Amino acid sequence: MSEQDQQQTVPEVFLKPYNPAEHEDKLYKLWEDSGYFNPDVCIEKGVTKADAEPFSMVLPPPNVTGTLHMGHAAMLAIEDILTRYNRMRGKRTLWIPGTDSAALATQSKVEGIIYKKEKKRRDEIGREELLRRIETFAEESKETIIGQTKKMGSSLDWSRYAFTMDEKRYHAVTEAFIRMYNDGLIYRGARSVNWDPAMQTTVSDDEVKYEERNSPFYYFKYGPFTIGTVRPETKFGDKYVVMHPDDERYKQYSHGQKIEVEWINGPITATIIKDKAADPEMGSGVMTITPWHSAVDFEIAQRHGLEKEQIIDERGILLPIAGEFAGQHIKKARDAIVEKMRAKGLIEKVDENYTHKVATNERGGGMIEPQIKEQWFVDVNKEFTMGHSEIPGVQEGDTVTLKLLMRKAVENGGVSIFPERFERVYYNWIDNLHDWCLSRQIWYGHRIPAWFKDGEVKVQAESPGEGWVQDPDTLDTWFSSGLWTLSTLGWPEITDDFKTYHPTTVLETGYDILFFWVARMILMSTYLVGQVPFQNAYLHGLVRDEKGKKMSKSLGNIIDPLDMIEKYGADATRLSLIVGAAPGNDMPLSEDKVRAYKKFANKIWNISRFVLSNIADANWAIEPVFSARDREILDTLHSHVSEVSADIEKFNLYLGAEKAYHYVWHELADKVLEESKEILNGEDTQARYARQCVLRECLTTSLKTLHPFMPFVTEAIWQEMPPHLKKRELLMIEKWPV
RNA sequence: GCGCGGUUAGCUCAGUUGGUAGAGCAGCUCGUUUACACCGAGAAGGUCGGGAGUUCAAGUCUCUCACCGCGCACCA
Repeated sequence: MSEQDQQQTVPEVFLKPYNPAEHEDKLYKLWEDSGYFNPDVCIEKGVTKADAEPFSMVLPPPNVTGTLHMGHAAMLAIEDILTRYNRMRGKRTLWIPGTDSAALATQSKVEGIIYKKEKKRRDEIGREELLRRIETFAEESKETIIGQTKKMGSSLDWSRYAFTMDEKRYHAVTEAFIRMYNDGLIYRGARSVNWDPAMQTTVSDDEVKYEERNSPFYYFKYGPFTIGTVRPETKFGDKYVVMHPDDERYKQYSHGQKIEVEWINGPITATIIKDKAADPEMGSGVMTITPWHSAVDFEIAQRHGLEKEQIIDERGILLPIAGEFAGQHIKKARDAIVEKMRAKGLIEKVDENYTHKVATNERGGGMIEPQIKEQWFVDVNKEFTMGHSEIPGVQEGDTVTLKLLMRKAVENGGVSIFPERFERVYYNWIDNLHDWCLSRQIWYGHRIPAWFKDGEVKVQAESPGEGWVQDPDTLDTWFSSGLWTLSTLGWPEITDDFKTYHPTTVLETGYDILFFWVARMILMSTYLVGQVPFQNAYLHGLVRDEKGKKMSKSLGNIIDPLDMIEKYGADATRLSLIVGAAPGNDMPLSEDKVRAYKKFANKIWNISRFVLSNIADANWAIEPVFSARDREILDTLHSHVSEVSADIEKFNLYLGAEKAYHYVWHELADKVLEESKEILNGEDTQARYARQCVLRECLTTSLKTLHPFMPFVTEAIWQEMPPHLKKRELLMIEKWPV
């Protein structure tokens, strides 16, 4: 066959190197228009059996605070591989897209933008106007995020798209809240909460980030005792002095005894409290407490029924109790207070090299000031009688707590966490869990379905009538996120989707939101429907730069997934985020790595060109007579495919991807193709035909095996293949090779 | 304080049940043979953090030490 003849038998497009930009958007449209992202369409068109085993997964909804980063890209790559693989396996495969309002983070971001531009704060803009602006911002974000998600090749069923604050999700949130309230699992109470004076809201324990700081540590004389503190500005109301009951040094003092001490603004009467919370090893073993501004002190005060007094207001300003310092901001007041203490001779010593951790609001706020506030809480320790249960190890009628449900769901294998070591991290978190503070004093988010009138409270969706005022607070964003597997499938209605796809098969997300999200979905789902939300939780790591550093704007080491897609293609970007990324481990990424996989895409392109041009003249009606070597090649191929399948089944995508890469390049291209040249050019027509059959099999099987990892280049080739070489028009719905 | 990772080629990292060490990038030699120079062939490069143990056999299992990183709790 002459060179010219060969070229005529192969589509012209193969004569140039593979150019991802030329194909990707067109291919995505082809897939999307086909409707096959939707499992219902797959059944309608006979691609999937109506009674096939379901495979379902929710996309962790990206926050509508901006654009996608490499972490999102990695998540999309992993989840799309699982989705495409299972779809090709013939399962009823559903991957549900969505976005998250991320109430606190989004409001904080928009407030920041407005303040920068207009120098206006929340109160000057007003609730309605601010909400309008946040919603506009969120809408734009959603568009951007959806566009970027498609660029990655994500085979999400867009017909089921959900937003955490849309109408259906609102119903789920309201229903969940009311049910939990009626069961006594949500209560309203005055408790110590994490207050953010900058954002003017409470935040949950998990949203508090501790930062190491160096601050002077003061030793003050408190009557006959010495007490230590880094926060003199909270000490005005300290009238309880606490020591361990067994501390020999203080055995002459008895619990409840009153003593007179000279303090910041004059003499006060202090009461001795004996409590095991005081650590005799720590400093002098004696401490005073500030129940209003410390969670630990609050607990001590609760135990002994002590008085609690507010010292600092919600903006960080000292109250009248501070005497001459009242009205000052705590930041400014501290030095002045210390100066006064020094003048009064109440300072024993100062340790200038003291490091401690300062609580800050991780979601864009400032330093946390504990306050006692009337808030809504989820009681994680309250016992109740379990209703319907499909959770392993939990029977209907059992006495349980939310904590117990969360533990049992994992302990008895209802939910398997990968990698397994995170199960221990999960238990550790449950053991330390306190009641979950649900209410936020921000405007963007789900309003709490509670109504007040003359000191009465009613919890219900609609207003009880004239004069009832709805709680102005909104819910922690993780409350609606916790319902995600339920609410995206139609709950509280028991829809067909819910019956078919819940519990979902896999939940894939970063290990950094194990507590925020994974645990809370388990809580919500086990309590509300008696099912686990997902059978498997697959946790990926953080994408880091080539030196293992966290990507950040300030370090200037951010690699933008869209840049990578534009330069090297989505396939290369995907593969670079998969190979070498073991579950639960952080993954290093460099542009070189992405570039390397672009070359691989081109290699596949050229392999296809070679094979297609060399098998174009075959008459496929004849039964081939395989040589021993032909059989060996096919055996190697098939055992390769089963290895890759096993790796995907076990969520070891990084191994499967590397094997696929290695096989195609170093086995198929370097060995099989090279040695086939002689046979293809030889005179032995029987041997030549047999090898053509082998090559055809190797190519189609390799394309199928690679498809979940590199959907675009493999589909592009598939679309160029002569129709008689393929069963289905789209590679995306071809059957996975067995 | 409790717990979890990591320490493997110059760099960044893989290495699933223990059986002659792998990838990407960088570097070296040769090769423009019609699938591909976004390539091929070949060579070089590692006492797998230190030490001890189990085993016929340990990067892989056990113990121990060191250093780096992370989570949680405490933080008067």
